[in-house]
Amino acid sequence: MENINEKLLKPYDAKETEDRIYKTWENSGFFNPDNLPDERKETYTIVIPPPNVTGSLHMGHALNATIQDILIRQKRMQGYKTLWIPGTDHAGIATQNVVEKKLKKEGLSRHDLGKEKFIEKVWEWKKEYGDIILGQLKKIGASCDWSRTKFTMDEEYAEAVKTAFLHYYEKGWIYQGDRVVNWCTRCQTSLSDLELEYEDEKGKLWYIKYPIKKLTAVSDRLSAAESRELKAESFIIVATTRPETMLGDSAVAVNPKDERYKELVGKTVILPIVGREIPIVADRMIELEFGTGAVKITPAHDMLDFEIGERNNLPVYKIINQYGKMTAEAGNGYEGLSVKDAREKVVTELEELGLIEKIEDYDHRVSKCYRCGRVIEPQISKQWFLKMDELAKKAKEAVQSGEVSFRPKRWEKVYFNWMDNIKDWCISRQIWWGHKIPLEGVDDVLDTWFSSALWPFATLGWPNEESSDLKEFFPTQTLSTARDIINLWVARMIFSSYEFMGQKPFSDIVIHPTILTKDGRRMSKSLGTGIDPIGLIEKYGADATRFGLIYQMMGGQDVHFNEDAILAGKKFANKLWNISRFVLQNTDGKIKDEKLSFPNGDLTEEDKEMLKKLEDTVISVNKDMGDYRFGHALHLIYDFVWHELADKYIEYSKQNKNERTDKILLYTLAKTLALLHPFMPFITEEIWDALPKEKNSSQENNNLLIIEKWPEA
RNA sequence: GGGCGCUUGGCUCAGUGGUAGAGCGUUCGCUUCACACGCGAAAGGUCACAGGUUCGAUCCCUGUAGCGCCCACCA
Repeated sequence: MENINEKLLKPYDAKETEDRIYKTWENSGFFNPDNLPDERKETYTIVIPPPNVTGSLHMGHALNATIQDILIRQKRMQGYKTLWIPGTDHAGIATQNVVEKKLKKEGLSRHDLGKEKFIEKVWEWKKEYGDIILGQLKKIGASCDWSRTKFTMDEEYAEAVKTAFLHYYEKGWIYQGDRVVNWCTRCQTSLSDLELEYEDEKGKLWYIKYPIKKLTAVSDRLSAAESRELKAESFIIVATTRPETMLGDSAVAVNPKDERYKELVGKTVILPIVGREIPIVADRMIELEFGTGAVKITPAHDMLDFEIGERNNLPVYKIINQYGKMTAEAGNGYEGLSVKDAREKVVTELEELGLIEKIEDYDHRVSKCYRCGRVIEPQISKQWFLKMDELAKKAKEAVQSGEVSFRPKRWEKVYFNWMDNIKDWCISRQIWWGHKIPLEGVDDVLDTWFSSALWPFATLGWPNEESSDLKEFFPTQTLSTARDIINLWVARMIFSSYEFMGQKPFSDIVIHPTILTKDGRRMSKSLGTGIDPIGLIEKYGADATRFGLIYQMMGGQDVHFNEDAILAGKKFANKLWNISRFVLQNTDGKIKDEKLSFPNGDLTEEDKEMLKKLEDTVISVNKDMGDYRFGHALHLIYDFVWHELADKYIEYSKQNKNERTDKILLYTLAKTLALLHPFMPFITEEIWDALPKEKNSSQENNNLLIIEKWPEA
């Protein structure tokens, strides 16, 4: 160990210190629970939400990594056998897309390479970016057990995915069916509802007149007046935002309660342009208020229409293909046209036929692929589904009973809302990068979330029931994640865990705030509004960056990120460094190697006040951390260090310097370092190293702050 | 259509049923022997608006407005 004065005389150099301290921790082996001292029994486990291997970490990852590290470090100091499992996600469509983009720059498509070569390329990408991500987590100070790093396409992990699929399959919960799915014509795959993004667009609402078929056969026997009336043109008017889909219509639907159309239900309509005879049907799902109350039904290209089609046994005309082009079934020279061109042609023809009643401006929401942004083209296709009713039931009960709880609690509403309206999960994807569906003759891969759903136990060795990690560390305790994947991921982990493990995957779900720009906009690379956390670490240090992130995390659902907070963190680190210099320069040589015990004897009012404030802070910080209120806890520590310890007591001690104040300063500093360690691990460890303290054992490592006893209330 | 969150000094945000706080910024003064990444002092807010409960509300209740987010099969 360096001489105390020598070390602390130098100004604090975050960069040099952080790299060196991280190596010290890694060498100590304490990130791995198996190496922790004192034969710890009770475990505390966190599985990291695996970042996608699409690129580097963003601010949300940095915040989340910090939160998890705070939890793990505190629990480690509290004597738990702590395990934080790191890893990455193969992120099917997202990763396939970034690799395709990269190929495109070289003028290649994935089809040029072929499946096998392309997947090789994706693995190369994974290797590169997976390592970058793990390296970035280390920069942040994450104390993960790197020896247990997992990837969702590891060989053993693939075995878990296969086992899970076959389990469901044998139970009869996986079935194949024709369904209208959200189809991305660029990514060439189906997407779940959760994978859509919506955008308001200015569109039009076309009112189209569909001629009602005349009863020519019976008209002979009618009176002249009756005949005249029937021969007069009569129409039913439908409103639509997508006139081109009329080519695939197989009915017109109205609400059965709609008085306006009561007489027309059961009648036949001649579909313009196509000439097909289609029925007018009644269906309760039709809104009376929308448009004219009469709606055209295109079962092949609209989800609701598909359902109505099934209820009324309507035929399905597939008029748009997987690339967004019109099919032969669209007829009359439409084949091969884009949807947009087909729309123009349909409207022109209808106008010529005098069948457009009117056109209104209409703002509506279009769904887009969340990966590439292209407008979704609903398509009928064969897909694999997982039955959700029974799975959802258990998952819902787990949260209702409090066995699994959301923090803050209000987020359970988002969860329940989804569970209460659950639909079967479309688990097949028509892409190349992912887990292949383990059935003969099927080329589809599984939805990425199918594998992520197994994360808490597949990372611990499942399906190998004999895995010692699985026995020892499952179920885990805390899951920290972002609110936008509560249903996409969290809900699916919960039901998967009850299904395969027969118990909950974790107890607490911590939903952290979303990091927005200072003016409340979404951070995004494409908008140029993103901030790179690693850049901040280079500039201010990891401790300062962690401080700044947590300092702003005060319980709202968003954080308007302000870099000033990181600067404040850097200044705070500097303040702490100087406080330590003062304390140690004063006490060096006099209290060396003496135990840092609670100061006894005659205390002045100032001494008592100082120790009382310290105790109050310890109590409040413990309470806040138990409630996952890290921002608040950090504010308390900050205020204590700066305004009590430095502003008051250090100033007091300058006027009243003696052995007693020295002891109190040293005692207070030691407690403070321990309390602050989970938040700012590097600088606290560095200063701790310089403290005169009783050796715990002959082993150097056992004096690290990382395993020091946590200041309990 | 349902649900959620937010509205406090220039900016980003804490906070309490009883005369408003922090960080950053601003102004003034300090090279005081831990720290100029600092110290001392100062300016700056009718705590969105309107009612209600209360001896008393920024904090509790109701309503209104604005901002943001989530969910849902208005074609």
